[in-house]
Amino acid sequence: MNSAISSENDVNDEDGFERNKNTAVLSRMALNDNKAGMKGLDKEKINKIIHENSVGSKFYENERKKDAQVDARIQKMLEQVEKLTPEQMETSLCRTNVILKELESSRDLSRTIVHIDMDAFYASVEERDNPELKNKPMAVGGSDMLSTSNYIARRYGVRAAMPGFIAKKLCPELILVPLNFGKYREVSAQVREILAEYDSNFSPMGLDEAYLDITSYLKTKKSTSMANETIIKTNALKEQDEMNPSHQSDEKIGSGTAAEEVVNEMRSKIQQVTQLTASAGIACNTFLAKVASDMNKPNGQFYLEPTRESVMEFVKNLPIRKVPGIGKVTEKMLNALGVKTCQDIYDNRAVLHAVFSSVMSNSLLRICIGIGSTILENESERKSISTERTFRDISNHQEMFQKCEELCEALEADVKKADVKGMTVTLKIKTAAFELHTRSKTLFYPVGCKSEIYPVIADLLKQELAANKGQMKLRLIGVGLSKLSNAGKDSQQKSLDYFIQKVKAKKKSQDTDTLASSIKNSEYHPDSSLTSSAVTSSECESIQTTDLEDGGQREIVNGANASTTSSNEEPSEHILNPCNDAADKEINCPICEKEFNDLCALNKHLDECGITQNNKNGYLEEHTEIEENNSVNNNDLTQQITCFTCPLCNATFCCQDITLEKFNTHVDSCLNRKTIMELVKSESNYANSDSEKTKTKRNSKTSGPPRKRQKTMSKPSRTIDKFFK
DNA sequence: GGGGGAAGGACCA
DNA sequence: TTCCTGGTCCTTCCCCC
Repeated sequence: MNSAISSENDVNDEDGFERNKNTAVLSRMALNDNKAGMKGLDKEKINKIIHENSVGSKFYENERKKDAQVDARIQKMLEQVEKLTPEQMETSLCRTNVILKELESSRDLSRTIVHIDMDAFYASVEERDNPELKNKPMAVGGSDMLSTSNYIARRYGVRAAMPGFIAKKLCPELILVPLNFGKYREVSAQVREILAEYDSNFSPMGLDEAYLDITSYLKTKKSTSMANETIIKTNALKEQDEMNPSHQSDEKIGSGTAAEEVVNEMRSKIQQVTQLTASAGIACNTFLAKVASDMNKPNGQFYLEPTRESVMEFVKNLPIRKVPGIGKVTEKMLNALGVKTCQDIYDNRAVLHAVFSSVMSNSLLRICIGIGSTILENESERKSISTERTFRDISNHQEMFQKCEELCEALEADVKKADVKGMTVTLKIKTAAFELHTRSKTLFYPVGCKSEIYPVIADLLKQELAANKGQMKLRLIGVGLSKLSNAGKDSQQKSLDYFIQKVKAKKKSQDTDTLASSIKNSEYHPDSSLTSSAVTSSECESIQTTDLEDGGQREIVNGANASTTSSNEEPSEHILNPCNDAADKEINCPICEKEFNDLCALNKHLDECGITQNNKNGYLEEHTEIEENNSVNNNDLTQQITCFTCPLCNATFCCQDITLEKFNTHVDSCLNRKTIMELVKSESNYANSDSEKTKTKRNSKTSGPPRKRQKTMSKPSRTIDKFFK
């Protein structure tokens, strides 16, 4: 087995690092020339420039840390390998052979999959619209980050995902063009229109890539062609027919030539319409088509014959980094095991199977024999939605909460556009040292409005600040939602309905007095992750002035001001207390609107709602929908409006008998000034079989400062599997 | 031990 | 001086039953 961590420039132990830290180029920061137009570059020179302009920066230090973590993982992995007994290796080998046999039997060579990839898409669009840029090194993006570069710039080592200032060092004459997504979307739509002619179910991957399955198209083309041929044949002499070998081209329709012709035609059409070139790969599955599309870039295509022999030959010497899903970390880990090509995967399959997860191991086995997915995913339902911003480092809490608020506003807009809602709210932060953290909270119902999201985000940020004793410098904040559902009426209706149904169901099975007593006696947990507790400005102050554990007193730019100046006290408290924020916003409530998520704010709102009596009908209309126990005729709106039941105590009211003010008083007494979340928590004490109980308890336990996760050697994380499923 | 939430990380365009 | 944004998937840890 190859020695681990032997990459040319990396240093693995502390001593090694100290010795080399001014000269070593981190592999994870080195030029990735795995991109078209970047072959034969002077990597050493380019890496030197990258290194010189990065070393010592916070970003570099963080990369170094991450690199060390990967090295540690590799070290553990190798120790694991060392310990493998011959018996274990034998077993592992047997298992992989069984898997390979199964995979082989499932090999599908019948589909013709095309991967279309626009060449240097954004850059080409800009060049097309501004011909002056042609023949000059140019890149699209800003000084912070490039999205892509043209092929001339690539000769200097300038590529996507490179910060602009480093690109400028590599190529001082580089022209930077700002992004113009509107334009790229337009061109992308034109391309998609063409692709749809060949496969209406094609699968777009971003703006500049797509997979198509042209098997049906080829078949149709073949039968059309055959029909034409029949007409020709009837008109021609049989002898002539036999003597004319060109008729044998029929046999090729549906095979290489026909597919190649079709893809050629497709690319020509794209060029005609957009004046841009595209490259393509034609193979029997998405994995091979994707790799193939890179073979003759730019403006070229590669056809891989659908035979086992051709496929095996194709993958044999394929560098693992060319495989979609294998990034710099996985590559480094595999390299440490002596695996550089797909053939190496096959040769080392027993070890790989022993040290990697089954998901990873199986994916590697599929790769090494060239098996991939033949099913194109249609635009699948999105799973999450988020927005984030990078800014200059900030340490002022008020600014942080302000940013969160702005982001929640932006998220709300996106969420509305996407017509979704989410159960899990996630706060993402990147510290000034580039450390990335996420904190999330799963609610009991989907949310989508700023007034619903922000209190949760503020709570998460507040907890994070508390965990860090107020000493945080952030360079990025992101907010997001996951566990999405459509924001249609049904899900909108869920919020209070959910609780009401739960409480009612519980009440049916529990003694009412016992439940009421439980509510009354339940303890209020201000730190619960499910309640929106506030940090007072004085707490905030104490947090901010605390020394750091690492001994140094980190620079606090505005920290002291944020907590001590009178001008900051009010906004600070406002921002730190989600209740405050929520209460004065238009939040959907059980009385006047369809949903409500922050229950602290709900309480406040109920006070206001009671005063605003003209909401009465609104409440009743909504409430009748969620009240299923009322004996009303669902077809009779008048009847629906007349009767409803308190979700907490089952008391029935008629709209003639109660005003919202009265109702509010009633709810206040029912809730006992606690949140519904607390109610559910208390309720959970009675319902051992209730799965939500688990959720509530768990959440309350995991509230407060997030637990420290133990850093352990883990098997590499793999998104790789999705390419081979 | 399994289920599920939280958190972190790899990877992609 | 300066290293993005938005998304998916996988894994581990931990709690609870």
